[in-house]
Amino acid sequence: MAILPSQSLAARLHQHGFKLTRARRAVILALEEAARPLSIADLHTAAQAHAADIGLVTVYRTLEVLAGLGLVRPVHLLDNCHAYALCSPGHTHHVICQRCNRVVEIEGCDLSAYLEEITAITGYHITGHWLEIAGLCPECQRAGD
Amino acid sequence: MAILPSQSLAARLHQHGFKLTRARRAVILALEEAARPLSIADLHTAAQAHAADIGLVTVYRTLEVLAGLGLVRPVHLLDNCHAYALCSPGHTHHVICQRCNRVVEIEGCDLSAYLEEITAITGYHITGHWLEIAGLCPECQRAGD
DNA sequence: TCCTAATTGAAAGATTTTTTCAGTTCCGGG
DNA sequence: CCCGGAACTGAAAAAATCTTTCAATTAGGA
Repeated sequence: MAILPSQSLAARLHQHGFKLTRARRAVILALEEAARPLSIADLHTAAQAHAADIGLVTVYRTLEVLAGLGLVRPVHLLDNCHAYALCSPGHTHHVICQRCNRVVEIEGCDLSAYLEEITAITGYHITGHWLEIAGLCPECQRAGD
Repeated sequence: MAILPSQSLAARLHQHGFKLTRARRAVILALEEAARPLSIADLHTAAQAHAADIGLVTVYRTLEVLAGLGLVRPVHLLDNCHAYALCSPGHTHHVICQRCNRVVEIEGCDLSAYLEEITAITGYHITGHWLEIAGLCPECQRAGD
């Protein structure tokens, strides 16, 4: 069973002049399989399934590259302050299940009315925002608490 | 929605049965004076203006107490992941100036329509959200970029 | 004022992140 | 298909960050 990283991810890496190495493939695959935020340590473990000898340092460096390209995003919700999740290019938000950590990505948020109100009140010129949403995914709702 | 006035954290601490020590007073004063998120190290330095021999460990412990009471909140600005800022009890958001780091606190956000939309799309039962807004404060707009 | 438990700073310990470096791998050009 | 060289890698060491431990001190009620 050879899972390959999504073409767009590999392509984007290559577009920016980065090499698509065995170690980077392992990190990307691990993130895609997890479909939830992973701590650096967990990601390291998960990546070892694809490249047994990958070093922790390489996980740090790969995340740095991916985050720089906007392909990965640090997720700060709850107590796991240094987790990372894949994200689509463009503006999206993460909805995170607080029980199983599963993540759904939402795009096309329309906060403009809210942000205009904030501009009116504070006088700030708003340039960006960061929103994370916590809840229970359908499965965990059924599973009870 | 309103801008909240700063409050006397010392009084609130005491209300919850914690001792109001010299070290804690120093940390609280430093946070009130800064009016922006401070890293632990910066907070330690700032607190030393009020209690010259305060230890870094005590800063950690004081933040733990204050965060537990919801009087202080970790702020995860992109490059300063472990900063802390005062916050009022209840549900508020921070608007952060990306040039000078000044923070304005906003309460009474109305994202309910947006959150209902997300519930409809994802099936998640939304329990909470966490929003940070970045921009330029009025002064920094005037100062140019 | 006195008493007690909470709190403190320093030091040691643990963990996390970054730097360094010599060897390896990717990949475009022959 | 195979070179060559820059990008990349893992390991080790170093640095930074955070936590634990403990004896001494302090806040605040009696």
